[in-house]
Amino acid sequence: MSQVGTLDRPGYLLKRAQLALRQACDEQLRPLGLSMSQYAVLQALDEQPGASSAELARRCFVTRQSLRDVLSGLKTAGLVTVATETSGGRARPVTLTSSGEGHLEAAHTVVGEVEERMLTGLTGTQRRQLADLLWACTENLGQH
Amino acid sequence: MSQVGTLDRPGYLLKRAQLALRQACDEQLRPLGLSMSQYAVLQALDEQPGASSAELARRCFVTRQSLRDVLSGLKTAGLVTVATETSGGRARPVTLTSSGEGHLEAAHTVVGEVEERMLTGLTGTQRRQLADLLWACTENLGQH
DNA sequence: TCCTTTATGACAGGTTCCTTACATGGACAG
DNA sequence: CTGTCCATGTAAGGAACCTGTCATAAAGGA
Repeated sequence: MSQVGTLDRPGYLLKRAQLALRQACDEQLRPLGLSMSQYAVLQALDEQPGASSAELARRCFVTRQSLRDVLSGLKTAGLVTVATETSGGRARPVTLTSSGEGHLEAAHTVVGEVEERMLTGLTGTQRRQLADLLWACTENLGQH
Repeated sequence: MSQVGTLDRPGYLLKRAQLALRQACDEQLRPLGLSMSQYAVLQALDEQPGASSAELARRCFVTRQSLRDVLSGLKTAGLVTVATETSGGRARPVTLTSSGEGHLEAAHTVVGEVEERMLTGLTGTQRRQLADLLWACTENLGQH
């Protein structure tokens, strides 16, 4: 009866949900002058202060080259600073400015609200199931 | 005990799973000379032959401008053709070429394999749960 | 008829992400 | 010490997405 064809496919549903979440977050972050990509970098940087560009790229699951683009915007916005000294190897530590910390905190709030809105009406069990299932899917697709 | 912080957040898990799926599909589609975006357009076009550019954009959940970029590649690859006559309004119908149909069929196969790999080990009930939960999340985020 | 709305197409510009490629600093085997 | 390997930084170019803007064609109301 419920033969909808393409619309049932898990890949389609996954893409739709992620797209909706991304757009909702971007919309709420716009007044703060932040994008989702920038928010992800700030968050990674908050969890690992002084991380190198390459380290941040790994945390954000993008290439070093992609991260450079985002970092460029964050630098000109004054939210992060990149050390000029290398202190050992080639890696140059990146740190949050106080403005960056403020923006991150504000972004945490609005993103948390969007996530809560996404989960509206779901029980604790269902939320746990969703997390477990998504985790299993990611694991199944493996690194390579 | 299982305090992992950021890694538990539903948005993070959703992003991770979708990224893994996208990358896996792109990897398998590369030998066919197709990207996921192009595959999505071909699929939408197969379900609604002769659709306009704007109609395809709606089906693929992107803007008309974004779709133009993808359509441009598909045209030069000879997988679709765009009518030069408008037949009424401004909309110009797009149609799959036989080469486009062949590429789409091959793409269906490899994408189906990747989706099945993603769901490995999940029971029918779990797959249904995943679909229902993703659908609920998308609904909760609404159009705006 | 005229004007407004709506839908479509086109173009400019910018962001985020990728692949490919190259240069350099550190570590390690020979 | 030298050569190889690995991690990092840098750069160019393209793909796919966005917003903003404008022009035009169809439809509908005043």
